[in-house]
Parts: sequence; structure tokens; C-alpha cells
Amino acid sequence: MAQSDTVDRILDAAEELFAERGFSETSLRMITSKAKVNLAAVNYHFGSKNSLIHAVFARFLTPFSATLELAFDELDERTGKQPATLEQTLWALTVSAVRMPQRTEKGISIFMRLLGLAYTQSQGHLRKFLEQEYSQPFGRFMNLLKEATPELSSVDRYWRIQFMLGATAFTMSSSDALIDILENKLGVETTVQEIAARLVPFLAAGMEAPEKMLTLPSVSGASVA
Amino acid sequence: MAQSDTVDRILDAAEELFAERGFSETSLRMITSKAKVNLAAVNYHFGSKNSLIHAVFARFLTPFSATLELAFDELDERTGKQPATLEQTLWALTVSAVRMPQRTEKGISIFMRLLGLAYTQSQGHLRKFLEQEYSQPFGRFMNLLKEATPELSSVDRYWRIQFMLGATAFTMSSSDALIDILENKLGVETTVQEIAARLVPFLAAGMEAPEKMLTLPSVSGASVA
DNA sequence: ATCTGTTTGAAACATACGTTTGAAGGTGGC
DNA sequence: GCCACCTTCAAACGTATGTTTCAAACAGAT
Repeated sequence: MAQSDTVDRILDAAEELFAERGFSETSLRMITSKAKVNLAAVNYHFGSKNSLIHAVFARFLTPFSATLELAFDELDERTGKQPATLEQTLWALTVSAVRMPQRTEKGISIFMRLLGLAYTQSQGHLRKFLEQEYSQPFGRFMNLLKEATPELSSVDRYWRIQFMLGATAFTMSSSDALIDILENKLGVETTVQEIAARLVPFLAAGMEAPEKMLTLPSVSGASVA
Repeated sequence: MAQSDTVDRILDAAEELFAERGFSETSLRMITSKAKVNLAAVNYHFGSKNSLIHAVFARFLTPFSATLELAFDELDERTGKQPATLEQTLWALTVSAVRMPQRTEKGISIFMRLLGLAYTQSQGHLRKFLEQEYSQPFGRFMNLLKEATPELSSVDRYWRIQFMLGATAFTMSSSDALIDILENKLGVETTVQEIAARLVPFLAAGMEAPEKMLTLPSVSGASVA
């Protein structure tokens, strides 16, 4: 029980601290002291701080991508020959994320926040690692989106997918703070699951909006259709 | 020409590096060497690295918030007693951002990326600084949004505003990379202005989506409406 | 009980950071 | 010309970081 204990304690502490403070802002000493583990243990078990970051992601991303593949399989089966709808596709993704086996009660929000950080804090090594490890389910998701929105031009689809990713990553990456603000302002308590459930209709509606292109006034005289 | 030259050179270099790499990942030595300025100049002219970050934001946020107030004034005048529509409000914001006097051609994307970072890299001091300096135009924008979406519950409006902010900040903050990817994939060239023009209909549609709340399956049996 | 390979521990290493110092340059006013 | 002030410069300071070292502790097998 020696090894796995130390390794897991490091992963737990690192996961939480990374989610709270970001990668650069979290030192190995913070991690090891929170994990009640010797400083050298990180480099012994993981080799480097960057590899530790990869390990933190792999620990939840690998089961997640497996769950996701199953959900997509199930979706393919259910819809048969005709393509899945946009809401079905988004919902499959959401359900997979929410259903993930959680280590702690904050598991899901840590998960989301880390994904957001991965996208935002453009750490080159992390992006490379994620791309080469999890490109398959990602590509499959993209294909489903394409089939679900045949009326969109490729260019519009491309940008709207970015908008979706942004809305999701951004909101989820600050979900804790945003939940607190809402509680203080309106006295409403919220879970990450509820946020996800609100997000899906928003994204689907934006994705399926008519393709009217507005043109920007070049200098003056702002008028709106 | 001595003082202003050094100060501006520092601000230019800092702005670009912060946008590229984030705050913690950018050292004063990188900034001063890019600006071809002595290391001590930053602490001499700005006092500290944090104050430099504030100065970088103030330099573009102050004129922007002035432009924005004017755009909102104009909008109020044009719509008279009845509230502005959602698209009008978003459009006023977009036009103000795009019309900002640019120092460089990349000005607008740097501007967006920094705003995104400010939201994401939860640097306590930055958030505090922005809140107390620019709360007025922000609050005014929020009020316009509220008037434009009277059918939304407060909670839904709150979350959908976060979704909008996320889609915008995220996309704009990576706009350079995303534009490159699109060019390589589909051979289409894009400007930041075009992205903004595509963003507005997406956001408006998402904001005005019907408020159906989907419920998440707790354990198994994923079925979608 | 002893040996072997693995894991922990305290300490040190080299490096990078933000900041401070004090002298040297430069500039305008008198 | 001299003085006062502002700005630049090279160097150093103290601290924090990721990583390495090597001896001690431990575990399981023989």
C-alpha cells in the first residue's frame, strides 16, 4: 500500500490545487505539503512537474473518454441510419461528463475547471499531450456535430463550434466562483449539473441560429437591422 | 521624449507578452529585454509588476469604456422610451470594441485576449482593480441586457450572460490561432471583425432560447427529449 | 536473518524571479 | 557653470522554484 498511497495522495492534492490556482501558480512544495509527502516524491514517481500535470489529466480523462465512446455508440445505435440531432449529441457529452465516477463531491467541478484551464492556460506541453492522447473521441464528436448541422456552411460551423467550446470551457472553469456570486446575489444555490443542463439549450439555439451576416460600420453611423 | 518613450515601450512589450503567455509566465526580464530597456525601469516607472499589469489594462480599457458609454448613450437616444433589443445592445458593444483606435494591426485581438486572461487567470489583484475602475459601463451593459430579455428568469439570465462572456472571451482570446487553423483547413481568410459579426447572431439566439430545463439522468438510462 | 530492490527523507543544488541599491548620465533652470 | 532633479544602468539581494543527491527506512523473498 506504500506506493499507490503516495502516488494517489500526490495526484489528489495536485488536482485540487491546480484547479484552484492554475499550473504555474501551484508549486511542488504546496502539493507535497498538502499531500503530506516528501518533496522529492513527485520527481521520483512522476519524473517532473509537467509529467505530473499529464498524470492528473490522464487519471480522469481516460475513463471519461471511454465513457464518452460508449455514449456515442449508444447514440449511433439508437438513431440508426439517420444522424443524431444536435441536442442529442450535446446531451450525450453532458451526461457522460456528469456521470463520471467522482472521487469527491467536488469531483465534477474540478474536472470541468481543469478542462477549462487546459484550454486557456496555453501550456504547450499540455495541449500536445491532450491532442495525441484523446484525439479520437474529440474527432468523433466533431463528426456528430457536422452531421447534426448539415444546413451550416463549413465556415460558420467552425466558428460556432469555437463559440460553444468557449462558453463551456469558460463557464465551467470558473464555475465555483460563479456559483458563489449567484448565491450571494440572488440567494440561489446551484450545482454543476444544473449549469450543464442550462448550457445545452443555449448552445443548441446558438448553433442553429439563422446565418445572417451583419456588416460592421467602418467608421461611423452605427445602425442595426 | 525620454520618459514617455521608455514607459510606452514597456507597456507595448508587456501587453504583447502578457497576451501571448499570460501574466505569471511572463517575467520582467522578458518584458524589459523585448522593450530594450533596463530591468529596473519597470519598478522605477510602475512600482511593481502588478501595477504594470494594471497599467496595461488601463491603457486600453479607459478609452474603450469611454467609447462604450457613448455608444450606449446613442443607443438610448435612438430607442427612446422602449428598451433596446438584444441584438442592438450586443451590436453596440461589438462596434465599440472593433472601432477602438488600434496601435497595431493585432490590437483588437490582443485586447480581446487580455480581457479573456483577466477573467480566467484569477489574479485577485486584477479582478479587484477592474471591478473598482470599470464597474459603471459594465453595470450599464448588464442593465441593457436585463431590459432586452424580460422573459428570462434572473437565474437563467445570469448563466446565459456567463455563457456569452465565455464564448466571446475564449474565441477572441485565441482568435489568431483559430484564424490560422481555419485558413489551413478550408483555405478561408478571416478578420476579427468577421468573427464578431458571426458571434452576435449566435449569442442572441442562445440568449433567447426557450427556457426548457432538461433533467439529468441520475445513474442510467440516458434518454433524450 | 539477510539480502535486494523499492520507496522515503533531509538537505543541497542551480536557476529564475521580483525588487532594491547606489552610482553614472542626462536635462533644464538659474 | 552649477545645481537640482529625473532617468538609466549594472549589480546585487533575498526568496522561491524545480530538480538532484545520497543515506536511511522499508518490504518481500530466500
